[in-house]
Amino acid sequence: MSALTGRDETDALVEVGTIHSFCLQNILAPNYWRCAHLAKGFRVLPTTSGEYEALVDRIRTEHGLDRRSIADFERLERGRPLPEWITSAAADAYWAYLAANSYVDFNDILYLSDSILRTHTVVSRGLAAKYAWVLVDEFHDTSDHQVEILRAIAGHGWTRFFIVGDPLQSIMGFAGGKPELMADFGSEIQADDSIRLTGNYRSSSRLVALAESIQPRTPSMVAVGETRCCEHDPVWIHTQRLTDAMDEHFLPAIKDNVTPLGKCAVLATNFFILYDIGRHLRSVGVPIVGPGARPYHRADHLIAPVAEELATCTVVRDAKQFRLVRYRLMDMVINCNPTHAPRFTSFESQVATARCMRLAEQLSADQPLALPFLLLLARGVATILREHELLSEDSAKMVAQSGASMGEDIRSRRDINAQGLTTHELGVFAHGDTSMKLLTIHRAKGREFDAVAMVRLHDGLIPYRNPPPGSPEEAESRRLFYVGVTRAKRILMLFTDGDDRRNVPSRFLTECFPNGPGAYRDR
DNA sequence: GGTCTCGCTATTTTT
DNA sequence: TAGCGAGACC
Repeated sequence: MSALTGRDETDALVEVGTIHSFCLQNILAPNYWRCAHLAKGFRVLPTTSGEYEALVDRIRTEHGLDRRSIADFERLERGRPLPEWITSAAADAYWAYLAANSYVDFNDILYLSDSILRTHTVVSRGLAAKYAWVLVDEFHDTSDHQVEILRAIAGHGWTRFFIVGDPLQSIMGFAGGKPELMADFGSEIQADDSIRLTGNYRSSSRLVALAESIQPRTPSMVAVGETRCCEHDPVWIHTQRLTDAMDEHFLPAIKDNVTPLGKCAVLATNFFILYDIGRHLRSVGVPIVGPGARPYHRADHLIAPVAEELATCTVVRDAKQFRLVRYRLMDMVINCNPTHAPRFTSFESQVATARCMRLAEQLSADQPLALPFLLLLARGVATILREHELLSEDSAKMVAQSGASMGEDIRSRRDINAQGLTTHELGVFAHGDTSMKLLTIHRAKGREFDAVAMVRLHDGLIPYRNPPPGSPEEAESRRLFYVGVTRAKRILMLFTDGDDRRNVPSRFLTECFPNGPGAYRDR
């Protein structure tokens, strides 16, 4: 059955998602009308959309705010103190725009879900009745609102919880994450907390030794997985230029150890560093996924994720691919109108998915180039979804239009040969199984790679802005460093670069390597 | 004075 | 990647 429909039996039994998507689907979508300002429905306004950027820009100009306020708008949350660079008049203008256009932002998703549960017990009762079990992973990164939402469900006593987390890996303090909530919530639900995980199934014993030297545990962590005997020493290398770290050290090490590129990652504290590396790696012919890899930058092209997935269909056609296309189509439909999301397990949607895949196959056969493919695909997908009544007339127009604007975006990129870009390449962005991964350390959370390079490990970046020793800021940065190090299964290379006086090696690095650059030996 | 290019700099996430 | 300011050029 699953081979035919792309569904598997667990679909009906288990729902998997982020807390944001859980709240959106289970709380906000069915109950938005309980919020006075959303009587007519709502849409999510992503911070990556052009409309959001224009809004923030307009308010900033009108209220004469500092440039630093741009980033602060993402931190703006109802019922919380205002971020440093935003005035209350500016905040009101921002919320007035959201209300006037029936928008919710990312913070609203949690805030409104929390307040709906607070004021309408019937909603939390429904959730408690629906879910026999809730498993929360990475609990150490939950925030107050998130725990309030879980608490509302737990309060009915019908749902059982399984919570997993490691306070030593809590790195989301800036977003309201509080590691102590794990113990608090655990005792409220009278959790059995006797299970301690000490076996590390991921990393070699040398890597585990390094991790223990950054943050010792009691009882200590022990390498027990199949990589435990790997004899590759973690190493600190200093290079003149950032790119030398790749050319002269990381790429050769990967080659020598016959590690597939798809299982290797470069981690940095922020995106800008990754852009530099990404551009360089592309120029030397290394395929990458990460910042700068996609030839268009805006996430508000409705069709983008669908187009990537459908471009892949021209090569891969199996049940898994069918499912992925269906998910992307569902996301797109929800983006158009979250309050009237159709059931995507329905027969109609399955037929629509199959038709979209067939369309992509036919288009790419006639048209191997990405730009014309995109244009025709967006129009075709919009028509198909319209015919199956999965999109309204207006939404269908938006989808068709997004193919053109995505094409414009690709054309505007100077470092990409837009005319030569193929449909096949478009698919590679969605399925970078064979490409090297470029990630911020935050994004690498919960993932693992055979080989990891951590770059620009300088004081000022990690920890950020040199916090005093022993401060909470330094402690969170230490955990971030720890998270990065523990992503590696076999090979870990830690890099510093430059000879500028500003490029001081991270204090965490000099702690582990008191003799300076070289191999790490367990002491 | 208008236009262009170069170099510098920027935390981290969530549909 | 992208926005900004400084300096070059017409």
